[in-house]
Amino acid sequence: MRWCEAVKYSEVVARSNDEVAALLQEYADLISITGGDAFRARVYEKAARAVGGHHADVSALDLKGLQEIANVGKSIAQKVLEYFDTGSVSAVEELRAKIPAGVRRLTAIPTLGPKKALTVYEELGISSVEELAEAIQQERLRDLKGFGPKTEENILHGIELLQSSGGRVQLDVAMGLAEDVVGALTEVPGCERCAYAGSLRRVRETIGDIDILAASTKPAPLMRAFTRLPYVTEVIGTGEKKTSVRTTKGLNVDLRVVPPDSWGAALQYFTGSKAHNIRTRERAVHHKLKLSEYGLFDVETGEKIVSETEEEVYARLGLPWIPPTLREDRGEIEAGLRDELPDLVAESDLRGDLHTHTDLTDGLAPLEEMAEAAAARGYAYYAITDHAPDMAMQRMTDERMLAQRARVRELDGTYPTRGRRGGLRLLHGTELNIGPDGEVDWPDDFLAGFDLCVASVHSHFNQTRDALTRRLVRACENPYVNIIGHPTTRILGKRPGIDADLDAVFAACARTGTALEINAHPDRLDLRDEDILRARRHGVRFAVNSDAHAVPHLGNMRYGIGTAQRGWLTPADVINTWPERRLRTFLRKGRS
DNA sequence: GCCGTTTTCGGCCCGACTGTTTTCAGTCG
Repeated sequence: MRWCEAVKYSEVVARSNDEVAALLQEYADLISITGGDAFRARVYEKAARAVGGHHADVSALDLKGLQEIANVGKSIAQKVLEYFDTGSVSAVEELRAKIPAGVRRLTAIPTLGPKKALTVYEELGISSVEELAEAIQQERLRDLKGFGPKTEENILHGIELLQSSGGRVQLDVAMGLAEDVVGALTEVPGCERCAYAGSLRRVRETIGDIDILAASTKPAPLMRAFTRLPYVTEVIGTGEKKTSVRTTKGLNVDLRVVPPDSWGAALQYFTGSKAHNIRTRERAVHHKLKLSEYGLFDVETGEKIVSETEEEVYARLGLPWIPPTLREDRGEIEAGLRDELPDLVAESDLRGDLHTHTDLTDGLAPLEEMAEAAAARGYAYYAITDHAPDMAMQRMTDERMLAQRARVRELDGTYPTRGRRGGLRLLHGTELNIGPDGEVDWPDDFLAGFDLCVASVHSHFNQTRDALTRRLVRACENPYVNIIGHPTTRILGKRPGIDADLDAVFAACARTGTALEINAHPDRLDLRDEDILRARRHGVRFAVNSDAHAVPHLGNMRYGIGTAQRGWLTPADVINTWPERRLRTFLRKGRS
């Protein structure tokens, strides 16, 4: 779970690494926008990725240590040191002064890259998404060189996509911030309890704002400490019971402080969802009770009955405690009343990860480092699934894949893990590309050499619904394809999922013994909760995978597990909670 | 700006797709 050593370590490390990675990425963007050397920009991008995925805290490294990170040379290392010394980097500041922040934000619009962003800024003075949308309405873009009506249409569609995320942030961003706030407030004298609630506790795929709850008889010191946190940019309001702030990440955070004996009722109330709370309050009324954030009260006498723990509150309403990930009014109240709530899969149930990469393709860390980190997480088995040759940019060949396999066999069982007595079991797999007609990279005889194959769509997203459906069904029918990776290929806030008939795909998965992936990367979370609920009814099995491209990504599993829980999955539904032998039987998929 | 060597400069994942253009630039994975 999230208090497991390896995960805790990497999450602490991740913070300053993420800051530097964001700074380097910004510099790369600014170089691109200002028409700087494209190769130079790319190096900063690569360095940003390497720093973001580095296993150790970069703020603790000296010049020499920094240069040991891939794509970090003297120049970048010095910039990193300058950042930790002074809080900023002069080279970055110079470019920031030239290009308004809004122009860089334009490149977040799908189909609009650095070149077009600079053109609209220089020619029309546009430096915000709103101004751009307005210019398109007035058909002012189509007169620019390289622009036309279709470009306007595409950009407008891109803006809609961007704004459909409604200013919400991804789960990992919100989680990092919330854990930081909770950690800081827990230290404040007089704080008896502190936790995050709201959609974050329910592990929704994106987060609009963060709700923090604390229990104390003396709220003032907590409120004071809260408003003084370093990433608070504005105090929106502050009082005895509630304080709201805006943070540097553009995310609002609310702190509610309640008396310790109201903790359970308050946590229940502020966790939501709204729909779930309406149902629980209805149950209360039915029992001649009143439920609020301060407790459960007798309507006639006004006497408080319970409120110290969530369990007590639910129990008094005739319900078992309901896990936060189920609290969406999707049948959890009814299931609770029948005592048929699912025994949800938990991170501690996982025995392995079945979709991961190494630096043989687009990963950052070598096989040995990834395997070692997997063993530290206590896994029993771990699959390496680097890209196959059809992803041409990855330069995969038969020889390279076979050489990796030989190395995997050598290392099999050599990493001690608490998950398996004989050491970590390494599986050799691949992530195949599902081509436009559902074909994959290698013929059957080569595929037969893998322990498992993930197969994913990486291109041709705009085929017709029929073509996309046939394509995925054909991949399922391949006797060597075990898992459909990131099945809808959506990228949150950037790209909608492909328009396939998912029910037909789910049926094909169930029929052929192909598992569906729940990709745990916070950009993807694919399948999503509603699709999981539907797929489950077809009798499909699932694999919750990190798709890790670096050691810290292994810790994203918590978001995948949260998503699986939102889809009501139990360990029986998730193949990578199974013992190795049972997993291997599943992976044979009825082949001879 | 980094890397790697065939060491001190040349190459840097590469191909497809789209919309604009009339032979190519920009974006994406």
